[in-house]
Amino acid sequence: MAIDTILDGLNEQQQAAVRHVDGPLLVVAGAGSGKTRVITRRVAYMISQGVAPQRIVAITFTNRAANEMLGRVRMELERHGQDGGGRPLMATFHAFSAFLLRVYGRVLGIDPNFSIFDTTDRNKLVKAACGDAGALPVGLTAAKVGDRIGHAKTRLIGPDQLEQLPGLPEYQRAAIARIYRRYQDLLRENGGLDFDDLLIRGLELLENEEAGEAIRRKYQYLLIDEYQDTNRIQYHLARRLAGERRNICATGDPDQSIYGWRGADLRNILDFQKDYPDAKVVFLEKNYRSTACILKAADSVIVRNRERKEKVLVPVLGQGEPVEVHTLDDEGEEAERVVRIIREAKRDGMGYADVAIFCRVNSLLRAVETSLREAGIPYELARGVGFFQKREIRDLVAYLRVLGNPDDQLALERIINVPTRGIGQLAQSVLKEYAAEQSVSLIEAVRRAGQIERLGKSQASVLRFAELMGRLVKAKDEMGLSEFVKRVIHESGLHDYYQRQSRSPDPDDEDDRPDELSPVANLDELVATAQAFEYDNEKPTLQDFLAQVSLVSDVDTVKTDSDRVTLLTMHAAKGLEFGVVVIVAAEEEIIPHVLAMEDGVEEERRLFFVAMTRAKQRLHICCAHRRATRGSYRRSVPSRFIREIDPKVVKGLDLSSFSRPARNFQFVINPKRTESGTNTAAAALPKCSYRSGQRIYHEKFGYGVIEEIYLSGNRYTAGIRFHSAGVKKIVLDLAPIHPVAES
DNA sequence: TTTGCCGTCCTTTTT
DNA sequence: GGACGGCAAA
Repeated sequence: MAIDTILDGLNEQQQAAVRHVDGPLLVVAGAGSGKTRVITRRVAYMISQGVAPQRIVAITFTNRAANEMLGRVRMELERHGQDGGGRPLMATFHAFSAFLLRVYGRVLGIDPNFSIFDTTDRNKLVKAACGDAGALPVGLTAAKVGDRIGHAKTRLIGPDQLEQLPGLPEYQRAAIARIYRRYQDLLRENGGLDFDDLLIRGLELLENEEAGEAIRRKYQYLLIDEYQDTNRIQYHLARRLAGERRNICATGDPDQSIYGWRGADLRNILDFQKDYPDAKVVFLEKNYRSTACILKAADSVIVRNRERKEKVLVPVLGQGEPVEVHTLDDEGEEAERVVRIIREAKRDGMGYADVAIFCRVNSLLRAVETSLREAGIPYELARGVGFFQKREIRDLVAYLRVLGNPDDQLALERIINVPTRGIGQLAQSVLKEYAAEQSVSLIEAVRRAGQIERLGKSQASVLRFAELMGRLVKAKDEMGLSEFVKRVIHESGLHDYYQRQSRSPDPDDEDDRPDELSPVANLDELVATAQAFEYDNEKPTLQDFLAQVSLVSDVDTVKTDSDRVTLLTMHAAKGLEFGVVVIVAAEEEIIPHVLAMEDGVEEERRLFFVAMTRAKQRLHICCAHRRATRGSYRRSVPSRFIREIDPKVVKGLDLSSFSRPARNFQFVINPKRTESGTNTAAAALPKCSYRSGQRIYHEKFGYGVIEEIYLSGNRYTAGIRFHSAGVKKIVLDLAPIHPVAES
């Protein structure tokens, strides 16, 4: 076998990692040190040494990483003429667990048709649980309680323990524990597993003697990427899976641990050597990605972390250009600068795909998006509400879920009257009542609609719906997956329903983007996804398809190969690299984020470090003097992380403008807002710039003069004296735009 | 029963 | 500036 070519072009440490096949291995891989390359080569090497591909599982953090790695491994195998027999399994922890539970779950009493409940489903179910378990505690929302429960579950804390847990007011704890219990019951009744359950039950499966043994026999070599981001359950899963063979290879970098909020536990990687005292440990420290300047800059930030093992990144590339800091007036100017940076990169021979824009929160992406669209620059973004969150897609998936798992009441409730078919709130509660009285499932109540006289006028509608579902259930077994999905779209009436609703794009409406697909087109898109799934899988079952659909995230769908600028959150950026990186909104309270500060600043610093180290040649960091957040403007302060960068490698690091207070301001009045919260006073004012002393005209109050402008809380308020109506206070939407020259 | 409007509340990161 | 819930009108 061509071992030489497998080891080709690898440095000494990399080779050492690749050649280690049996027994525990820890690869501590700094940013840009060629980790993925090592993993893929190692898989190829293992196979060349006679390990059967299907005995290998590689666990990654995102589906994107899994797919990418699978692609690269296959390329590697082809290169060595070994692509004949089977392929390694590459998946996320969640996907892998879901897969195991489908196959072996019966041992734990889990029906293989279980539905996967995502965060939205979870919160809805929590809400239902609140109804059953007594109302929500004051000051909490279903989503917050859902978060609490999820938080507890990832840490293997049950309702009883949660009740004992300090930290929350007592009345809340008791209520949350009660809701938690009810929620778990509801999940069971729905035949559903949430994201946490997938891992918890997966672990139970491995702890089960019979199933655990079978699984360990099947998967004898384990690779886990991003080990620093594993949580406690995943840690136990990994250890159980590795079992006594202990063929476990963990790769990761403590400096890139950015998922503490999700339960990730740095101890997992730090203690690897305690768990496996004989583990081989390889440090990859040579950085092949970034210029020395960028590395220096990133290093000068990360060294501020106190809870850190000292580590160096040795540059291989040359000095490069200094990191550029841009201080702008507001996000509009920032956007212009971003456009300029992109054009410059383009001019210097790079493609759009070489450029990425990062920000801390999704909501900031939208501002950048708008300006790129206006500038005619093609872009690709992973946004919070992506394809699988769209209403029509969730509707369709709900149909599929009910058809695959009749117990999935949550999905059933979603679609029972979508498209509207005359089964309103009243009819639904009658059905639920009946189901409760007879202790049958909701779908059974639907089937028995003929016997439920109470339904009155709706009875016929419910009967029609029952027939529809009956027909579709039959269709499921009679045709291929994508064919079936198409059938569901049409027969359910979803197609016509969304066809009717769609309208042609309005060219006058700036927010109406023509590149946004219509709901009907999105439905078709899911059919295409099903077709691709059929193509990729030997036995394409509805359940596996639904699992895939439920477990993909928006980061997974970002394509970095088309010629587009990439817009990402810093979290989503992990594992990627770009020629030019622009970090926008590097301001206090954004990065580090206010809400993250209670857990300390170190994880935020690591996040910033991750963002910086994505850059190969150029790194730009932007911060603005003021920024619009949720409709009004705030002054901002440059992120402390900017000040932490070694000045020797930075250009434009003059932040003095931030300490100078502006004296005369211009303001935009938000037509929607006034002091009282009603729309009356400001509604008649055109949205444009104003400044104090300026005469204005107001439809209702007539002429007036802006008398004073002051800051109340985060908002600026203008006192305007109207000739007819005296002084009115109007909340302004905008803080200073430009200091106006005094004349 | 459905639709649309208005007011309220929130506001991190993701499998 | 958006999501969602409640409420009133069609």
